[in-house]
Amino acid sequence: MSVNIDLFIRKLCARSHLSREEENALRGMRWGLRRFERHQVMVRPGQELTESMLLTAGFALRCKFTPEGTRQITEINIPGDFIDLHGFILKRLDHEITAASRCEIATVPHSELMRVTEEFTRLNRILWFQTLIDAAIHREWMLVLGKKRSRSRVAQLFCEMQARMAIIGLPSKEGYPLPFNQQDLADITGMTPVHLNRCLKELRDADLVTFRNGRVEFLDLNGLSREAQFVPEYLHPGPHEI
Amino acid sequence: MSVNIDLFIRKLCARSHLSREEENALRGMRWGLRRFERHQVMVRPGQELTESMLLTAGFALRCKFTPEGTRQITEINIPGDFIDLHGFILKRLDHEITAASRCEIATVPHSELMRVTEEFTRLNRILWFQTLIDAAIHREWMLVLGKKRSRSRVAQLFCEMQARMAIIGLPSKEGYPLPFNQQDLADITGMTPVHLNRCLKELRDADLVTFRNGRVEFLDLNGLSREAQFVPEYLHPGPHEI
DNA sequence: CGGGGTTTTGACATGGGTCAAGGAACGTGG
DNA sequence: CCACGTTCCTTGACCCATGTCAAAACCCCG
Repeated sequence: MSVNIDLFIRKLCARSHLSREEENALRGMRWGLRRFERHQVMVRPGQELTESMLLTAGFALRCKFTPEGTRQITEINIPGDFIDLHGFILKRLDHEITAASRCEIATVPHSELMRVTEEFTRLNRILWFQTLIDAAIHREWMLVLGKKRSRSRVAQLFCEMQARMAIIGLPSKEGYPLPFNQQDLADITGMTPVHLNRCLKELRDADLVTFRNGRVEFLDLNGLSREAQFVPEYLHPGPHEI
Repeated sequence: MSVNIDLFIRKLCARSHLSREEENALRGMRWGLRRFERHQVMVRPGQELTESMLLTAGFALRCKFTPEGTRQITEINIPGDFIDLHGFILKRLDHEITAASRCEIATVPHSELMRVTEEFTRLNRILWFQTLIDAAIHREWMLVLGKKRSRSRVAQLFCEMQARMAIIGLPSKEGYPLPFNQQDLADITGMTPVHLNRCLKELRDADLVTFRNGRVEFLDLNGLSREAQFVPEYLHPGPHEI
């Protein structure tokens, strides 16, 4: 079975037109295939990187730790995400990347990225753009963590993941898989698992959303979006001149 | 008086060697000069951008707002920062940029950035790297906002700004100017101004640091750094192969 | 000398944390 | 098919960090 970067291409095309040459250049890189089991560490902080990884199936988490060892999840990666594209430039990451479920990965050597971005400078900007969307999501979460109440933070998480699934064309209007436990959700939303559990109960009791067995099911997406005060522009969901 | 991008060049050189041609290419772009008064909005969210701004003197703030209008400051810009370099790629920002003090700005048209990055692809990566440091700072603040106590958040802020001043060679070991009021600091650290005031008092009473009249003065930088659990690696302060 | 924007302080309210116990779900081996 | 351990989820009781509201003090600047 071979490497399949279709979801990634689809994510790029959702924003910018890709010429046939550009698409071929991306597909023509020397991609490799790797698999990780749930909870396996994919990248360690500080580790020197010579290739980057594109998630083709499964979910991954980027985590930072305080010196005492408590964890903050700074990003959730879904299929189609180029999970350590920033490693191409940074060479070492300040955070860890872990498989949240069984993951299938397409790898590409940095030398290949170098070759293609030197030849296709517009592709270079398109890749840069992807890392800037990550940064925009980080900024949004600074707002969420700094200013919103716990219940809204959880609602925001569910809304954001829905929107991101929709961008790559995965079915998500009714619900979607989110293979995390409540400890994980707590480490994303900056609260304790106990309190997260109470927030989930409140959202469930308000007939907005349920989360069970690693699946989100919407009861009232509009209502949830209102609870979160979710404004999806930061995801740059629409087309974009580059 | 002409445009002076020395601090920016110094910031780049702190991380990577710049060849003479690369430095000349940067200096040779069609830079313009602009000034902003304190509290003036420099970039509005959604506004279409055709040039980018490099802060040569003064301080600027990037702010996001909730629908009710409360503000979270997502980034502090100091002299030498290319404050909307990401606008070169994104074209419209999801946040506002405001002058925190009187600011002096060097502007450069996106067409110039395009020309130079197409010719000098390594410069392209160096600029990309700068935006990735921003993202790393965002991630660190997700950790800070999600996991740290209020007093440590304030301590972290003071430590981070010290480290960033040091990178561009501004004197900062004893203290440094930080032209904000307590409301601003509260909007950075995700708390109310009243509580921020109490944190400042605690840090002062613990003989760690004082903040008065827009100036930080250290009494015990090591102690403060311990209080913050400050680990500066996320700033990528050292040299970096690109 | 007056007046805006700040900073400081006090009294009180509350969201979310902490600790602890029990319960459901699930896999494994007997 | 059941017994058991393990992991995760749920709930209760209590507590503390931080928010809220309000008043007073400060302080620069005109």
